Formats: sequence, C-alpha cells, structure tokens
Amino acid sequence: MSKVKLKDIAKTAGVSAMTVSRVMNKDPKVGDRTRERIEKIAKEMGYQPNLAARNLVSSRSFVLAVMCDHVNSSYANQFLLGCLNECRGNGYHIVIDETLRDTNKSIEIAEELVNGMQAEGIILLPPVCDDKALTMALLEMEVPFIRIAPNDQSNISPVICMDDYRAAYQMTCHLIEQGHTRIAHICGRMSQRVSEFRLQGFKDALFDNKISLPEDYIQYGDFSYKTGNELAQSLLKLPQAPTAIFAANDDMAAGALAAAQMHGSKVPEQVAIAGFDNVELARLVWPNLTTIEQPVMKMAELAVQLLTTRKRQEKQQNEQSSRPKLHILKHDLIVRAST
Amino acid sequence: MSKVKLKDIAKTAGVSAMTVSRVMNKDPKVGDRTRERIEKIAKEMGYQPNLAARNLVSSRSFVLAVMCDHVNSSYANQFLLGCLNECRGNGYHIVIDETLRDTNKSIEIAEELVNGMQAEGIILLPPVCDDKALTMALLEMEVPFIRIAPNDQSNISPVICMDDYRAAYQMTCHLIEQGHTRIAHICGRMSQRVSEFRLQGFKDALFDNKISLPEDYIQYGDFSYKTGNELAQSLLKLPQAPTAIFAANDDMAAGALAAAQMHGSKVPEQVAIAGFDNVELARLVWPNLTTIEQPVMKMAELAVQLLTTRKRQEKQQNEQSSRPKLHILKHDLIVRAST
DNA sequence: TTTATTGTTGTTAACGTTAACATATTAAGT
DNA sequence: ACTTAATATGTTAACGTTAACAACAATAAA
Repeated sequence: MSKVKLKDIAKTAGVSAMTVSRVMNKDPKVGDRTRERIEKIAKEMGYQPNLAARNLVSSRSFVLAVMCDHVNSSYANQFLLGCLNECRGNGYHIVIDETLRDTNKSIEIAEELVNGMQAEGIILLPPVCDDKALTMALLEMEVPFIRIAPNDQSNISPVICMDDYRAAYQMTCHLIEQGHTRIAHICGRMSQRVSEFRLQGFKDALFDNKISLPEDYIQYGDFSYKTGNELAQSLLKLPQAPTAIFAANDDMAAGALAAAQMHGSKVPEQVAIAGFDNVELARLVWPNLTTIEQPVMKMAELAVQLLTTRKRQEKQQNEQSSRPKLHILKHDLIVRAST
Repeated sequence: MSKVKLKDIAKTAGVSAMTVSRVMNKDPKVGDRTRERIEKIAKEMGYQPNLAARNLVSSRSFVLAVMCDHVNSSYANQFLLGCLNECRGNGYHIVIDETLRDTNKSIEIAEELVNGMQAEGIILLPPVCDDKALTMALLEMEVPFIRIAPNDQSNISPVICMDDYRAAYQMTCHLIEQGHTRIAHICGRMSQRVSEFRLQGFKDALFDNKISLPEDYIQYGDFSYKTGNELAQSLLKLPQAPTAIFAANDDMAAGALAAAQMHGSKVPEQVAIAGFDNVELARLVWPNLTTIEQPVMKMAELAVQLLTTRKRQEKQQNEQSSRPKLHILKHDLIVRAST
C-alpha cells in the first residue's frame, strides 16, 4: 500500500513522469485536461511525494528549524504552536532543537540542520538569537534565518519583535489610572535588552505623570518565579510598601502574587500585581494576572511566512535593495483581576 | 564552505566513497588505520552527511514523529522535552504535529509523515492514541508506532503508561495520614480511562481505611482549570464541606486552590488540596501543590529508545514471539505545601 | 605450497524526483 | 501555405548516499 511513485501515476495516466511532477508542483505549463486527469489519478492512488528524493535533487527540504535554549517554557511552547499553525497545509515541517546555552553545541546543531537536514530556514528564539558565534556561523552557511526579539537589532537578518518600551509604559499608566502612586517594578534579567526597555517604559510613565520613584522600588530579578517571589517579599516589608507591583514577566508576577498572599495582603485591594507576556500561567493563578499580551503566536506565524516565501521574493527582487527588515508586532494590555 | 561530500573525503584520503560511508556508519569491517585517518579528515573538512540522500537510498530518515491533539499543553511540552533529550547525539530528529481532534486530518498527517518524510516511527500522545481509524491506518502502513497512556491497552502496538490506580490510592492514603476524613475527589474527563483508574484508586483507599464517602464528594470535571474551580466552589459550599480535595490533575487542582482562596479558606489549614501530574504549574501557584509526579519525560525517552532500537531488535529476533509490550513506569508522590 | 577463511576495500546500480534541455504540437501572423 | 512563436510534453542526467556484490589482500589451516 502506498509506495505510489510518480512513475506509477505516469503509467496509468499514459504520460511521462515529468508531466506528473509538473502537476504536483503546480507548474502552469501543463494542459488543463491533462492536469485534471492526473490530479484525479494521483488522489485515487493516494500519492505522497517522497520528500527525500525531492530534497536531494532540488535542495528544497520543506523543513524549517526552530532553535531555542529550552523548549520547556511557555514562550517556546506557544511559539511552536504558532509555527505549526502556519505550516498546516503548506507542506512545511518544523524541527525543533534545544541548545541548552552551549555555543559549541548550537553551531553543531545548526550545521546538522543546514547541511544534514537541509533546513530551508532557521528561527532563533531569545536568548539564542544573541549568540554571536552562532549567527556568524549561520551567515557563513548562507542559510536564511530570523531572530525573535534579539538584543542586537542590526540588520544581519530579519528581526521580529514587539515594542516593549511602549507596552511597559502603557501598563504603568494603567496602574496609575487605578489610583496607585506607590508603584514598584521587578526587572527581568538585565542582560536581555527587553528588560531595559520595560524598565525605561516604567520609569518614563511615572515621570510623565509626575510620580516619584524611590530607589528601592526597583528590584532586579531574572525572570524566574523564585526571584519574583523573593523580591516582592522585600518590597512588601518596606516601611513605605508599594501598593502596586509591576513585574517584567508573568512568572515573576506569579511569584509576587504568592508573596503577597504569604504576607497576608489582599490582591488587588491592598496590593495590585501586573505581569508581562500573557502566558497560560497568567490565567491559572488566582487572582488572574493583568498582563501584556505579547503576540508570540503571531511572531511565529510571521517568521514562517517570511522563510517560506523568501525564495519567490528572492527571484523577484534578486538581491535588490531589500535589506533584512525589522518587524514590530502589536501588543495588547489585558486587564484581569489582579489590578 | 561545507558542501563536503563523501566523494571529497574519499579523494583526499585516497580511498573509495564507499569506505568513507562505512566509516561514517561505524561499519566494523574497515581497517583501524583507515578508519582513524578518514575520521580525522572528515572532521577537518566538516563533513555532514546529507540526510536526504541517505534517506532516499536506505529508507532510514532519522526522523521520529510525535502526534498530539494540541501542542500547547504542559504534558505535550514536557513529552517533547524528553524526546529531544533522548535524541540528542543519536542523530535522530523530532517532528511534531497537531491533529486538533480531527480524524481525517490525523490520517492525512500520518500519511505525509510516513510516505513523505519517511518517519521511522510515530508516537501517539493521548487522546490521539485512541483514534481507532488512525491506529488502523498506521497498522496498514506498517509503520512502528507507540501509544502513550491509551484507553485501549490491546497489543496492536507497544504501550507506555503509569499505574494511575496505585498513584491515586497512594495520594488518598497521604491525605488520610494527614488526619483528613472528609476527602473529596474531582474527576477528569471520564472518556479517558485514566480518570476511571484515578477515581477507583481514590475510592478503594477510602474503603480500605474505613472512611465513608458521601455521594456529593465526587465531582466530574474535564481536566480544565475552569471545571476544577467551579466544582471546588460547590464542594466548599456543602453543609458538610470536605477538608481535603484531591483533583485528578494539576490544572483542576489549581482551579480548586483559587476557589478556596476566593472562599476565604486557608490552604492547607482549613482545606488541603492535591493534584496529579506535577506539571510546572504545580510549583508556580501558592501554596505549591502536593501532586503525583507522572514520569512524562521518562515515557518520552523510553518511547524514543524503543523506536530507535527497533531495527536492530527486529533483525535479532526476526518477528519472533516478541509481541508489543506494555511498559508501566514508576511514579512518585510529591508532597508540597498544599496538604 | 596450496587452499580455505577472514577481513578489508572497490564497483556498480539504484533510490524518486526535478532541472535543463529537446521535441512535438498548436496557434497566430504573414 | 509557411514561417514564427507559444504551449505542451518527453528525455536525459544528476542530486549524494548506500546495498549488494565483486575483488583483492592477509592470515590460518591443510
């Protein structure tokens, strides 16, 4: 069953294998009658093109690769989901690999992906997208790649990101609108640029609204639940404790929430808590977290689109002035019970 | 750079391409001197085997596929992680696909995976593993597949699961040891056999400890946070409210936790809450959930092992009496702050 | 020494598809 | 009718690897 080849179809249809190949690839230069007939036969016989053979001769693998440091995160997970959505029906497949923060491993993996699997494009999630050695290697291999929310937004490759500064600004304004004047911020890992952007948005919103910001209202975490929890505890023990805490991601916000509950403070009555990212977790804690919807899935879909339509574009524009582009996607403020 | 082929190495080493191929495949019948020399040259030239070519001629694709209904779940996520762990270094790649509960789509995907990508094996996660039409199709395609925690444990394929009954029994005993006598259970979706097993383990533990079980202490949810929350609310409003709630998974337990907090009951002082699965969420809510560690990653690793070592086994045993096997993995009771 | 045996290397063909070119058919323009 | 162009189909070779077999060298047995 179903080792149907181009040849088999060709024989039953009384044409050459090449014509069938053309039909399968939607090549316009084939007669309408023939096309319909072959399409029907192919469907009846349950033809499936052998990707290995196709790949071997045409160097099209219909494979895209996603590289992240750990798959086991809401972010990677949701991104993967977006990729799969976009791939559904266009014949592409997604291969995902973990680098575990090891640069040498990363390059090795990339080489296998490109020269072995012949992946047509690679998507780099943060923080892998800022591995300089890796991006250099990719450039040298001349494989198209896209970076998601990198620190370095130089034009070595297309970049997809959101406006972290503006989002943080908006969130802070939201808290101010709720009547808060004592607002603290728990930063993410400062080696990632987004943490800076979010902090700056927070600061500027306070400044623009003429609200003072005590130095100890800024705490430095690392995006983990644990640091969110610990730093929120410190904040709540302050003589002048804040009435609102804005954490730079949802995991830390969840930690802060737990801290508030341990401390006996009602949320949001005594202390409001806001997060960032809108991962699943934000809906699974009580009270639900007010947060920023980072359009992770949309980012994934766009990344796949860019990589799968590249070839066409390349032919059309042929290395014209089309420099790698910067795509900034829209975010949303999601107000829930925690503020 | 790096379109190094077997031939290139052969030329520099002064041997035939075949010998190099044998070295790359660790074929023992090749001289030690030659092997070392070739290995060195291959490394220097940065050789990467072209998987498409290899696949085409040998029908070995070094690809395994995972099919689940939604990737966006902690379960699927963690399973994927386990697969990647196990694949690291053995040359295999993982392709993951979503069926979105559509049987026709599932079969279509499977066909493309098997005939198109030439996947060497397929892993079916629940509830996809119980799609009768799909498993029939896979059998007909003669592709090895493994089912994870299926309802139907018949021997059409190897099965990997855990002992849900015993785990639920243990968890219930744990609650009893904590001094609870009014213990309620929130069931999972009863169309999945595991829900039955967990319920039965719960019932039997109470019976064996001579603890009575009011009828309304058993509530029927669907594994979602939402139902866990709603049903826990009903339970807490009961005239004789339970002092412990055992939910059939962590999502529902998290929902129950939120319900208790809304209701103003201290956890675990006034009401203890236990979950099942030990997904990340269990560590991210406050108080942390006592739960059962379902060895999802181990399951994934085993599944990959079974599929990647199959060929060897087949040759050795050659369709001998080796019927598909049932693998039951060990679980763990994880006691945290919520009980 | 000769023959059998083992171990090592080479040769040829094939895997299923498509690129590039070649040919046949049809339509259009003179 | 006769060339020119366009369209539709066929032919050949190649993609990089490995299976199967052939050939050779080295060693052991007779």
